[in-house]
Order: sequence, then C-alpha cells, then structure tokens
Amino acid sequence: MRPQKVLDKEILNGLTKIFRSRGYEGASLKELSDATGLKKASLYHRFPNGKQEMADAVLIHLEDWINTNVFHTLLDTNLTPSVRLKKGLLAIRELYDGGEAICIFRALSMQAGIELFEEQINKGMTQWLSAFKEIGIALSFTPEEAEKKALQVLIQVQGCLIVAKGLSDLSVFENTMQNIENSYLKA
Amino acid sequence: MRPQKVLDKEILNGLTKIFRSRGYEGASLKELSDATGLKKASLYHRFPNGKQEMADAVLIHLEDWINTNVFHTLLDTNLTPSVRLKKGLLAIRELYDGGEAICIFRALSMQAGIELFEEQINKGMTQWLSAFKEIGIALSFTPEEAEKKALQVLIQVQGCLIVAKGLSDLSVFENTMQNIENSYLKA
DNA sequence: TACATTTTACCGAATGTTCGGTAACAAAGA
DNA sequence: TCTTTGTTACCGAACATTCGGTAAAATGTA
Repeated sequence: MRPQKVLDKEILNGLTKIFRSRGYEGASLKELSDATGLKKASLYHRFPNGKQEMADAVLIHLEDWINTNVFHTLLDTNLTPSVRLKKGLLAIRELYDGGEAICIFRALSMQAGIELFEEQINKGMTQWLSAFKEIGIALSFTPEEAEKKALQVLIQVQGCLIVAKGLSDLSVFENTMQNIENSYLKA
Repeated sequence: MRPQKVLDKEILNGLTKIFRSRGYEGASLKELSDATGLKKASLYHRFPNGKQEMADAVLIHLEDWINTNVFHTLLDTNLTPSVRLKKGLLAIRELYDGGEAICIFRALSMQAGIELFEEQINKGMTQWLSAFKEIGIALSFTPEEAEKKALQVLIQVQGCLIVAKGLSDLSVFENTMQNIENSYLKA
C-alpha cells in the first residue's frame, strides 16, 4: 500500500487537541501519534525538531485562527462596533468549545512549557489586549477605560475557563461571555 | 546515628512547591525527592500509594491553610466585615506569593490530574464561593448579589494569576486584588 | 532513475514503583 | 539490668514501563 500523505490540517488539529488537553510535558509522542494518524518517526519527518516544533506549530496555528476569527472580526470597520463585538465573542465561544476546551496559553505555561513558550504567550496576550482596547474605543470608551476593560476581559475569559472546569459547570463560561457583552454594550 | 525523621512540614512544603510549579505529571519523583530531602524509597515509606497520595496530601495541606487563613478570617465575626475582607485578601496575596505562585487547582486540573482530583477541586472552589458569599452578605449585599459577586471574585483571582504569569507582570495580580477590595467596599 | 514519505525496529535515558536490607529506637520478657 | 522482639525511618539498587528520539529500509511519487 502506498503511504498516503496525511493532510496538514488533520495533523495540526490532532496535535492541538493533545497539547491543549495534556499540556507540553503531559503530551506524549504516542498520544500525538495516535491523534494525528502518523507514526512517531513520521512526525519527526514533518517536525525535525521534535516535540517543541510540534508545539510551536500548534501555537502558530491557533494564533492564526484567533487572528482571523477574533481579532479581524473585532477590527472589521465594515461592521458596526456592536456587531463586531458579538461576532468576536461568538468566535471565542467556538475557540473554547463552550468552555470545555483549555486555553493553549494555560496548557503551555505549566512545567517546562513556561520557559519554552513565554515569549509567544506574552505576544498572544498582548494582541488580545490591543484588539479589545480597539473595540472598547469603538464603543465610545476613553482609551484609558478601554485599556482597563480589555485587561478585565482577558482576566475574565481565562478565569471563567478554569472555574468552569473546576466546578464542572459550563454555564460559568457562557454567563461570563454574556456579562462581557453586556458590560460593553450597556455602558 | 538513627535516621533522623524528616519533619512532616518540610516534606509537605517541598511537595507543595513542586506540584504547584510543575503540575501532577510534570512533578517527577526525583524533583519531589530533592525538594523534600527524602530519597524516593523513603517517600514511598511515607506515602505508600505513591505520587497520587503525595498530591492528595498537598491538596489537604493547602486546604487547611486556606481554611485557617482565608475562610476563617472572612467569617470571624469578632472583626468588622471590612477588616475581615482586607485580612482575607492579604492572606490570598500570601497564598499566591504576590502573583508568582500557581494555584494548585490549576496545576492539578491539567492532564491526568483532572480525573484524579476533580472532586477535591470542586469542593475547594465551592468553599471559596460560600465564604465570599458570606462576606458579601456581611457587607450588605443581597444574597443573590453576594453569590454573583463571589463567583466574580473566584474568576478574577484565577484569571489574574494566569494573565500575570502570561504577561510577566505581577502588577496585574496586585491591581486585581485591589479592585476586588474596592468593589466590595464602595458598593 | 531520483526523491519524498512512511514504516519497522530499535536506542539510551528517565519514569514511577518495589525489594531487600540497615540503623536506631520502644516495648516486653528474663 | 540485659536481652529479645517489633517497629519506625531510611536508603541503594533494581524493577518494568514509557519517554523522546533515530537509523535504515520499505513504499510511495515524479
């Protein structure tokens, strides 16, 4: 049988799933292999620098997704600010699978991960802040208010993911998302 | 010389430090051994059920600390509500070392940990919620408001720890703690 | 042919765990 | 008192397993 080339998308989705749910050290090559459909050695063909390169690819993959589906939406001046906000928050709900998924920043900032990915996590969070600052300004906040608000939103999203998991109650996630939307639109 | 008994406190502090910073799977027996001063086999003498029993002990240890220093303070009717709140928040600052330490709930809710410790994490968070609901009521919130507020506080504390680490900016933690205090006292 | 991709088989190192044994004490019997 | 027995605390060495990673060959494409 001819070895069929596994699609890049399937590989990335498989890697992403494992790294998000297991963290960096917790993700074993066996799991990564099973999730992608590629044997270990084939993974090393695609990612010669091994596990770290796989995690880097996941980080870039998710960064791209967020850029396209969240940030680009929030900054799309073809839409009204409130529509932009709503669509951006919908994308975030999808990103975190309604509160079931774990944030990659969290998964990779434990253990060995924190030294390896500090820079990319820092960059990713900073992008969150500036995108949400922009939507705040578009919704008539002052720049100072918008900046504070953006930080609050980031904290609340990260926090509600942990609490939702810890309490085994996904409504914590959904309610927080609605609170965020209301706090922007009612002001 | 008879082998001197290593103090339980030193052992627990060592285990706690490693499990909090590394997570469950990330914490190796070698690190746990180094941090406690006990060889691997001696750790198995103290904790016959191995790594899981060590993590259980850490969870109980921290639960006790929080009970004594946070919850007991928040509910101490010998003090005025605002003093209770301030002292409780100070204990939380100490618990998380000004934002540098990682919450044990977060560390143990990744990877294999989530199945093993789900129950204890659930219980711990529920205690947080009821203690902060009490202080809210003592500060003239309605029970409904106090319950919502308690959930917000838990989310904010968990969230600001992640964001502070991700942005490498401890002021995120301290500012959030002050926001929490203000939001209780100004209402 | 030449090249790209996947696989099998394997490696040294590290993992969590257990075994066998040692040294120091306490309790009990003489 | 001296001795014996049992218990506690600890450790070196080995356990089976899994880890991340690699070489070489098989299998595909052009």
